[in-house]
Amino acid sequence: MANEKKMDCVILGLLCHEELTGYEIKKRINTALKFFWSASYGSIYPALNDLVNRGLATKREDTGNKRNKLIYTITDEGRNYLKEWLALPVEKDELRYETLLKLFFGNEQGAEQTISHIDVFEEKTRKELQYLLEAEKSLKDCLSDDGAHKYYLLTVEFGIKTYDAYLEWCKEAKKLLMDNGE
Amino acid sequence: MANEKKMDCVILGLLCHEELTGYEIKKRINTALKFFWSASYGSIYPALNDLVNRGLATKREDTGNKRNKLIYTITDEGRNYLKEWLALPVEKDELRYETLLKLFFGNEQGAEQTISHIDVFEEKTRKELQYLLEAEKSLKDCLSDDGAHKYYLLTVEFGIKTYDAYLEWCKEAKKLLMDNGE
DNA sequence: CTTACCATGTAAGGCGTTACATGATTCA
DNA sequence: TGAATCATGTAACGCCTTACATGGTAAG
Repeated sequence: MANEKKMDCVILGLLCHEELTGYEIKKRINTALKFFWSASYGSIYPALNDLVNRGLATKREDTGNKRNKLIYTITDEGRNYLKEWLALPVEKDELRYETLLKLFFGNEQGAEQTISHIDVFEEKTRKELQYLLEAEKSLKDCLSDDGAHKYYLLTVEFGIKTYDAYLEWCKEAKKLLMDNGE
Repeated sequence: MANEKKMDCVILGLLCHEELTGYEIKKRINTALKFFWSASYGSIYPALNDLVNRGLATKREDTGNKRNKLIYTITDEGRNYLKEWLALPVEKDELRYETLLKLFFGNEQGAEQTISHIDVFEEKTRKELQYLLEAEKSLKDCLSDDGAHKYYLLTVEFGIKTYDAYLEWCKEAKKLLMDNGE
C-alpha cells in the first residue's frame, strides 16, 4: 500500500457509491469531478480491467439491456483498498494554469492581449460557476437522501468559493491593466 | 506553430526577462511560479538543449565564475516564438486536486478523517498565503522598476484571492462536518 | 436516414517525474 | 570536515491523452 494510482482510487470511489459502466464513470468524472479532476477512456477502460484482475472490482454483462454494457461492482477488497488510500495523507495537489503563465509573461505581449486572455478565462469561469450553483441547489434539496451528498456539496462549495474569487480577481486585474494602459 | 510544449514556453518566458542557467530556471519556477506551475530538472535540461538546437536560445559557458555554469540567452527567434504562443488562446488549465478527491469520497471515511485532511490543506494554504503576501509587498515596492513586475503582481494577487477563498471554505467546511457529526 | 449519443476498447506517442550519477563550492 | 547548496545531466519508467477502430440505438 504505497503507490496508489489515482485513477484506481477515483474509479473505486465512484463504484463505492453505485455500480457503473466505464462509460458512466467517464460521465461522472466529466460532470461531478469536472472542475478538479479529469480522465479519458484511454485510462479508464484499462484501469477497470486491472481492478478486476486485482480482485478490487468485478465485471458482469448487462443482460437486461440491448446494449453491450459491462457493469462494474466494487468488492470488499476494493472497499478496503479505497479506505486505506483515503486514510493516507494527501500527496499533492497539482495545478497547471496556462492562463496564469500567459499572464505572468504579459509584459511581452502588452495589456490588450493580456486582457483578452482574462476575458476568456472570466467567461469560462462564469459558465462553470453557473453550473456549480445549479448543482449546489439540487444537492441541498436532497441532502438527507444520502450521506454522500454532504461531501459532494462540500466540493461544490469549494468550487463556488474559488470561482467567485476568480471573478473578483478578473475584475480587478482588468482594471489595473486598463488604468496603466492610459 | 501548432503544438508548443509548455515547458519551452515557460523557459523562453523566463529567459525573455534575463539570462539564466538551468539551475536558476528551476529556482524561478519553484518560487515565482510555484503555486500554479512546476517542473523538474529532468525536463528542464533536455528542453534547454532542445531550444538551442532549434535556434530559440543560445548557450555559453560562464568564464568569470569558478563553477561550471551554462548560461542561456533567448534569441530573436525565441522572442518571436514566445510572442506567437502568447497570442494564441489558452488551451487548457489543468488541475488535479487530490484533496478534493478525498473530500468527495468523504462518506467512505467519515467526518473526522475528512476534517484532518482539511486541516492539512488549511495549514499548507496558510503558509503559502504568507509567502504570497510577502511577495506582494516587495513587488509593490518596486513596481516602477520594471514593466514586468505589474504582471508578476497580477499573478500574486490571483494566488492571494484564491487562497483567501480556500481558507474561508476550510472554516465553513469543518463547521458543517462538525455540526453533522454530533 | 442521419445525427447524436451509448458503449468498449487499443496503440502510439508525448510529456514528465523519480532516481541515479557526478562533482564543485561555501559556510559553520 | 561535513552539510547545504550550486550545478548539470541521463535513463528508466509511469501515466495519460490522442487518435483510431468498431458498432449499436434513439430520436428527429
